[in-house]
Amino acid sequence: MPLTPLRRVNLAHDISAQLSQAIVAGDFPAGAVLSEPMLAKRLGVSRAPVREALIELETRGMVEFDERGRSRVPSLTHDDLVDILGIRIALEPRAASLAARRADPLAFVDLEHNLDAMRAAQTPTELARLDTAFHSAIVRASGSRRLHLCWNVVEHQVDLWLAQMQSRVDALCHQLRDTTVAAHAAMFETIRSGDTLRAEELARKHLTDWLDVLPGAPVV
Amino acid sequence: MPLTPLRRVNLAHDISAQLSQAIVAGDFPAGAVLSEPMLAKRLGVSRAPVREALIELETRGMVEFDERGRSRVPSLTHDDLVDILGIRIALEPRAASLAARRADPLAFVDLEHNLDAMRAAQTPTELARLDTAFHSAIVRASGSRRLHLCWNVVEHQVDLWLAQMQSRVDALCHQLRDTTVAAHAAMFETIRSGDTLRAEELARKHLTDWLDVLPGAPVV
DNA sequence: CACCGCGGTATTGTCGACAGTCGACCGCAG
DNA sequence: CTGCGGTCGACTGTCGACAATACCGCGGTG
Repeated sequence: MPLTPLRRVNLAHDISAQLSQAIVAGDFPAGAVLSEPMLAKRLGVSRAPVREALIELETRGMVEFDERGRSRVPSLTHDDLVDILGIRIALEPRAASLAARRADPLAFVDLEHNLDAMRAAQTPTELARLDTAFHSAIVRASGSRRLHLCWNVVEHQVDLWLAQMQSRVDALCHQLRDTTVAAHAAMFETIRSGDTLRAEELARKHLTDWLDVLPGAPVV
Repeated sequence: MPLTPLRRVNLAHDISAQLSQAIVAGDFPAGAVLSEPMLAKRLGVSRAPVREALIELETRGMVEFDERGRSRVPSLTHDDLVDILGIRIALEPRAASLAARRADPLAFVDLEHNLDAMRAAQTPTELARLDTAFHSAIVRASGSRRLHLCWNVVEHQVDLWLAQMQSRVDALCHQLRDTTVAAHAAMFETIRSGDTLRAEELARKHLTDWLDVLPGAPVV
């Protein structure tokens, strides 16, 4: 073993991750107030790390601060989803292009594992999680820390929207499963081949295709 | 007057703004450690709001946390600048397009004032500040809160880079002043006319032009 | 019955304090 | 002189406490 410890703990970071997960899991419905004492009590910690976690989540759009400083779970509308996808259409082609140029073997492993997992996935929830994870992996593969910071803003927004629109999700996911896997596989191959332009175009098309599935006004 | 004096104070927010300004002003050189007790002492507050401000600045890329939790001013290389501009090329055309569609009169006032101020500006520092402010105003004019969150990641990065590369800045700014004003004016007119496609294209071109001025490898 | 004032309650923003940890420095042995 | 251990100081992460404030329900009043 390389014997490589280790990371001084940071409760705020763990809390942030756990809260984020709880929110997309639907534990806190849209509009719910996340009071600091309540969270601190449930988590068995003091308010300080909870506050820090909430601040981080605010920059990721997972919670909103109202005029009184209380944090709430934002309630997403259809327009919000369109807005989110519009941003992803701006960011992800760039990420795919950079990833193709960078060609990091470790990132390729991640992407390949994700593809395998998605082919084996059963539940729509699992599929949605893996879909988001695949796109996250591409952003990480880009190697740009700042692009990743931007990506954080939209990373879990679609999951949050899915949690709040639980009705239609399952049918949609099932319907799209095979096309999604195919699109991801194509993106992976293209990125691995180093074709930056085509990677960019595939990423854009993958997202606009998804957008077309939704009813409502066009994005661009 | 709508008579709306409110907003319970939030030291963290003020500290964040002040620190951000101090960093781009060069008060803290690249790599400098921003220790919480030091900042708290200088600002006359306790460490709590300082910590929160630092967390916010971290998500904006204005400070970085090292493995021991200390916050440092990141030192930007040429590659970083290219990375930043690549992200802006992804984000800003989208913002311009949305702004053109939204056509918010209040935002137009902001943009126009900025143009006037830039035409009257004298010092390169002032020019750089107004340039960033103009692009910020377009992002705000897009009406997308999430796009603004993404924009926060890159908003002051160019200013920071300028602060760290102080040598060449002045010449560059002076050289580019008139073209910048002209480009901004064209963008403003296009956005006001509601031509989303052209607004998008102008925003992209304005940034890629700037990129071309710099030496080094291409972005795409 | 409708309306207003008022106290209780809950929550935020801020503060000071403490433990754990890490680097810097110094003295000492080899 | 060099390498080592011990000590000191500084900093971070976390905690509990306090003041200020806004909300909620209740009782009093016109």
